[in-house]
Amino acid sequence: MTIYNTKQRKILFDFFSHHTDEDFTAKQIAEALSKDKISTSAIYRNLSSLVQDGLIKRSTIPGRNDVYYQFIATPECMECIHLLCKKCGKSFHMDSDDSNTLINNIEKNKKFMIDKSETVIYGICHDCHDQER
Amino acid sequence: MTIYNTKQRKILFDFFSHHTDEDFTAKQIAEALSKDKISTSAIYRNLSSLVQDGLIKRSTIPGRNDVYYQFIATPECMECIHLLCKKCGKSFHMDSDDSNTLINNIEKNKKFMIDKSETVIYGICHDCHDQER
DNA sequence: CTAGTTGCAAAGAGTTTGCATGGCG
DNA sequence: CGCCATGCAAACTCTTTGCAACTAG
Repeated sequence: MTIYNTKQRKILFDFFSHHTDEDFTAKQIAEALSKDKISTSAIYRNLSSLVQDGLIKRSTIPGRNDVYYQFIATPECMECIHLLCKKCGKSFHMDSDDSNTLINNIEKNKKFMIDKSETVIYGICHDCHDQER
Repeated sequence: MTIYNTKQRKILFDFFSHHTDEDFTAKQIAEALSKDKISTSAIYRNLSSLVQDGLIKRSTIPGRNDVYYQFIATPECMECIHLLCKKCGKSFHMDSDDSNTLINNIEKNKKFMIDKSETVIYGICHDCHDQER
């Protein structure tokens, strides 16, 4: 995978670790880091390698073409189902109890094995829902 | 929305109604319908309008760039959470009991309102899991 | 008839790749 | 020093759009 710890990779990783709760598109990242003069290709290549290394997560929103990248704060983060707010883009972790209930039910009733790391549940978070009124 | 029921729209709709369990990319659809000589733009325009009309559903797979389209067999189909097999591409409906349990738990513990129609749970279906051994 | 739809080709957006140069270890 | 990563530009893929011709109602 990754072998050298280059300046560009550090900048990217640093950016993510300071924005642990949000999802970003490659474009947003490029804009945020424009002062650092990282080439687009370096961004894409590092995003891919960070995803492969399990340090960030890649997700998509149905109904949109955008691809979002998000920091994986802890190793368990890779192993839990994420809730993504369609409004503000913030993501949350599903409680492990709820997650287990879901997985057990589906496995029992449908004999379907859920892939926790790839599944993203979409909706509206508490804060955004409050603001909507 | 749609006003005319054109030949192209009929062909597209017909294709979907004969493949109710599978997801297709625009490319796969174009190939499948190549004998019917539908232009790419007509495919994209009709896909969008069918999605808007709630007759087909659009979804994406995290970790991939592809956009998938799938037939909505019944109106309830729009209102239930889908399970999508990463291996064969078939999709299933989550039992409404399981779905309600999930929604209630999340709403209670996280105060997060799930959007059923946009949420897709990824994993491996029973048949594919059996074949893997 | 006449307004929505098609087909084509061109334009866009997002992402990937080849290659010479640069920099990490 | 050797190899990997970068930067740039070109190439690619997927999707959208403008416009004249066509067609459903």
